[in-house]
Amino acid sequence: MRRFLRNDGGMAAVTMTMVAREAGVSVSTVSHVINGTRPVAAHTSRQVRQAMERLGFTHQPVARSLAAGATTTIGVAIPLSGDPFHQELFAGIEGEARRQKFAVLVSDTSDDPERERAAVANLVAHHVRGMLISPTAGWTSGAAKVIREHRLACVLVDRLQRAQFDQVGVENERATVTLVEHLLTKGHRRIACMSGRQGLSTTEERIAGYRAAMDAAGVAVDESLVVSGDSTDTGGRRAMRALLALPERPTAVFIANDSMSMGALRALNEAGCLIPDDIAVVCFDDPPWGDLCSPGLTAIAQPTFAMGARAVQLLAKRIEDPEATPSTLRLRGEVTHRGSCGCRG
Amino acid sequence: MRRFLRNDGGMAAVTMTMVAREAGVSVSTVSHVINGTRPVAAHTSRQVRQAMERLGFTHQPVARSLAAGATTTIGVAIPLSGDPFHQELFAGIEGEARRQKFAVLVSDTSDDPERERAAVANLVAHHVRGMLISPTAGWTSGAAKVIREHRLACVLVDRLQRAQFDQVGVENERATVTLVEHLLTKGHRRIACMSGRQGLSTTEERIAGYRAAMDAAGVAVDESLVVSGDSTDTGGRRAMRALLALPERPTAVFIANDSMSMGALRALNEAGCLIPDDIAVVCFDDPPWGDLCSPGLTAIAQPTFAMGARAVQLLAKRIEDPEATPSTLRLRGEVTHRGSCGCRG
DNA sequence: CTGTTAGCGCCTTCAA
DNA sequence: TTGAAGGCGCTAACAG
Repeated sequence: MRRFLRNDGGMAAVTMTMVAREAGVSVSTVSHVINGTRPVAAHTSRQVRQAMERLGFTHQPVARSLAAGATTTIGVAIPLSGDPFHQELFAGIEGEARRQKFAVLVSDTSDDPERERAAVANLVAHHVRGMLISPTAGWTSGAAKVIREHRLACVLVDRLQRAQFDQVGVENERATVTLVEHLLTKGHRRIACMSGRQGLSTTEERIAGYRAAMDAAGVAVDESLVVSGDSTDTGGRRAMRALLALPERPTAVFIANDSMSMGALRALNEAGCLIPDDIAVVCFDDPPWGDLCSPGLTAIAQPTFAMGARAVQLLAKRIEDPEATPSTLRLRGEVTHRGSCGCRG
Repeated sequence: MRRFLRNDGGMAAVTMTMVAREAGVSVSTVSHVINGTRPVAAHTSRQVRQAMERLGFTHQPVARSLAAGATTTIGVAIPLSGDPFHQELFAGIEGEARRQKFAVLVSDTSDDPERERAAVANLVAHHVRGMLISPTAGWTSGAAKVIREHRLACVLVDRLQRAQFDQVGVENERATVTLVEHLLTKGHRRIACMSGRQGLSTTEERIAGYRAAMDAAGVAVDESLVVSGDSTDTGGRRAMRALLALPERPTAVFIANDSMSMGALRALNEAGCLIPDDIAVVCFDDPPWGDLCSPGLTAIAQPTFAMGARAVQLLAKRIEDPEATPSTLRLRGEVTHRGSCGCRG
């Protein structure tokens, strides 16, 4: 009969029991020395530490977790496929987690509510101490429920919700206003807005920013210029084609994320449109290649890496004090002027 | 006194004991039903399954791991900072791991041997069932040792070593030859080679490919044209500046990865060099933005995502049969012709 | 085919 | 200031 698991052959690990024997004390003393959970005589403590040193003791998180009822692992549930944004976000998370001595368990959501629910359930099963999540449009009825049921420490990243959880994102509306205002200042009136996936808070906030700027300038929004690129590369291409097929083309376009801007630029190239002469382009997210295309892309640079790090910090606080009132952090994006807006970067 | 861990407040989980009681059988029977580790009467089995269903039982991997002496988690130790390559690789890994029911624990190596050793040790402490690693230049004396000591199942990704472990990478030399041959065919003779970080196997193999192609064409290599960009963005920029500062500039350059090509293109732009007229460019890795810069980048597209997936498959096999002889998988890269080589893409 | 039992390594209450 | 002992939830001998 096939054995279940059982990872034989690995070097036998040094356990607390061995350390206790070596130091001539009890296991409980060793445990308390390690965790500082009760006063130990300086003398004894030293003995134990030396024994640990000699034997090369390292903790076994799984045993500790079982006994303590909680791990030192945090879960991360985000879409992993493709866009530079989430990838950099993840790098930020991992770095700060390491600093805080958390292990990181990842589960891709593919930006799909059902997958997201499964991902969260999986993380819960692994007894993660808390989790970071970049919620999908349909998370409320799935993942959110699971999290609440388990009273899991949780921080929302990027896509914020109604302040029920800790969360960290950027000032989407404000940044978008700045960008669209810039286009208006340069005389554009037919400004298109290529928004992201329906239902994401970032999508809504960026659209709101677009409308606010247009309103403030007294320019009526032509609704045929407000299209969705579904937050993806291919979606952006499709959306841009649609805009170009309009009887009266826009003279400028605001694109709500990096993936879509890739697709949009492709469509523009295919159509032989010149940027910024035929159409000016600005976008949210400053992708790494933003200065390599010509003209360079005028964009909002998000502090993506920092966002990941701050999220972990919020989570650590939440774990420390589960009763604290949830806080929302809005980081500021920064405009990078290059040539695509017509500024000659 | 502060309590250690203890994650109170979470909903009490359904345990196997509860299922056993509900089904009127013993825990061991429940365990065997779940794991299929011994024959169970169809009748009993059904009882158990129904009980699980009613109670909403879910496994507790940490308890299972402690008892079984091994987890169902695999560790991933790769550099996470920046380059699209490792990010896509990771996406490939995560996807296949999910399919195989592995949880994924990540630890950034930052491409630094010491960090890498720490990352591996950390994964070992978490009792990962096996790990995937994209080894740094100095891994032999650090991480490799730890892995051997613990007899850990391990698959090397991208940067291959001397067949002591299972490994999967691409045909670096062959692909590079193709690319450089292409430049030679177009009449270039002063072809520069911007290589990656010293000591990485990919670096060596790509340099070897460059030399092989030059040799085959009977062109002597001008050693001043073989420079290192340290595999990074900034390194690539520096290296390209150096090439441009040469008394006799190269007429073409082969760049050994995507990050460096970003830096190199920047340097080229700054210097006002026209591609491909002043200098033709080809590179290893086909970055997502390869068709957005103008002219588009002629490049080797690696099957990065697939590489991650295959690595997980190899690992699964290795875990299944620890004694099998290690296998090496070489995936094929594909040339994408665009304008930067002078082909008018 | 199934139940009983002994741990896995660690944390923590209770006694001393 | 310390030790002894029980238990976290699960797996896997060992007996029926």
